[in-house]
Amino acid sequence: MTSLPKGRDMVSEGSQPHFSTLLIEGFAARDKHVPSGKRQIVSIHVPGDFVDLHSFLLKEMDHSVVAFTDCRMALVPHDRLRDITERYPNLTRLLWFSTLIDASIHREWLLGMGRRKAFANVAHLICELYIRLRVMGLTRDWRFDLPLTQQELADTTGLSIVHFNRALQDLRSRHLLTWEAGVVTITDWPGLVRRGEFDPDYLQLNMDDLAPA
Amino acid sequence: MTSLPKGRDMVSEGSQPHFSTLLIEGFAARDKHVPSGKRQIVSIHVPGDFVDLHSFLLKEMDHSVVAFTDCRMALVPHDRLRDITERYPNLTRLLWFSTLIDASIHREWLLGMGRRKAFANVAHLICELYIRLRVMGLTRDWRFDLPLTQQELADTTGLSIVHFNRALQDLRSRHLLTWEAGVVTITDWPGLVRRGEFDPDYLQLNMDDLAPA
DNA sequence: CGCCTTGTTGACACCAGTCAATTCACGTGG
DNA sequence: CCACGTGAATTGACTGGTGTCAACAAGGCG
Repeated sequence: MTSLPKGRDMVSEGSQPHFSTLLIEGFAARDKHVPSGKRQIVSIHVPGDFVDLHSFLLKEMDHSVVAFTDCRMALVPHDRLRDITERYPNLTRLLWFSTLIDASIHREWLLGMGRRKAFANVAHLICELYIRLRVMGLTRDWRFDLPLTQQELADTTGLSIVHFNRALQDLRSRHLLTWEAGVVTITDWPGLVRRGEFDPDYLQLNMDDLAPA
Repeated sequence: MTSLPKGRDMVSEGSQPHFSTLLIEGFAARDKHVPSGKRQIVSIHVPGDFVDLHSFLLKEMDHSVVAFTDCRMALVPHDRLRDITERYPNLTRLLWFSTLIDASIHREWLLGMGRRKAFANVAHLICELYIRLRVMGLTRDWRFDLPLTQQELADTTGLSIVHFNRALQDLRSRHLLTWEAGVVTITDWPGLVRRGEFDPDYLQLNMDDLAPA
């Protein structure tokens, strides 16, 4: 079990790590950059996520992983993963499955960035984070911690920070959610789902997991 | 070996196929839709691609796969894939690897849609297709078949068809490429790479594969 | 207290979407 | 052989969503 302070890179683009990282506590993200310096976050990770399992088979990281908050995580050596694939087919399929969910989320985000309006995409992201955190038992009623800045969420949705803020105002003015001091409270789930055109199928959850939060 | 005529669905969103499809000949794509009916293509497939290998482990398709041209493909029963994962760890890692490349391409597209200008993203897509087709031996000098309509490419890049056309005019007017009768000819590769901010690392190719086309 | 980060808002510019008309290639039937 | 219809590509005019620039407010922290 190791830990990493807020803001630091867990893994750097172009590196060739010899271990993969299971996030135990804290928030992290994977990001890529364009030559001009603009940043795009391609994935947000919550506790329980394997943030760079794919580095086990890809030669070189195509992006960085950065800690949004102080994080605790478990490092799994690639040798160990290789051993698992040699001896435990069930576990191997489970690990593979987890990278497939990542890809499914990527596809949903592609749809959102390409074909949804800004406010819808922001609402969709909040819905997704709520569901993912709830599965991990990290929500209290309709409330959850979201220790990210608006700049980071703008980089996630592909918006400018100003326009992200405007989209957020839209959701607030419709009384769909509040967001104060890093705590999001969803006040109208059906309304938020509608505004975000959210359908959780792509998360491949067993809806049985979604007993009362 | 089965075949499918142009325009038909290979796999439909929400279905639970019991086999996966290896594309042998033709072009295909995976697409998702928004309630309003707008379409986003999340991946384009060329011969040699396993178009829905992920359906082996995901319960339900989160998107459709559609044939852009008449296609020939090999169907691999999921039972057979499961057997492979039980008995052939090397092959299992190879299959897993191929789904990880898919995800890496998704991430690069996310970066493009979120942070690149339309013309750059179009240039980037042409670069990517050229490289992927060249690896499969489907280019002749700087030329390759691209039997897709501008509407389809617009749905890939998240643009309207009109704006996609304008971005294409930009590349043509700079003499970076020509595109006539479904055949693309790259006339200035370094220029196209520059305009598209293209760096092929994310495709995880062995550059040794890229001997003269 | 003063600086820094973050959030918020307004004004304006610009990139991209929409609507619509035109052209062109092609295929079909008279 | 030609008229016609269809789908695709192209272009112009206009609208509108989003980005940029800039200013200011609020809070945390040395």
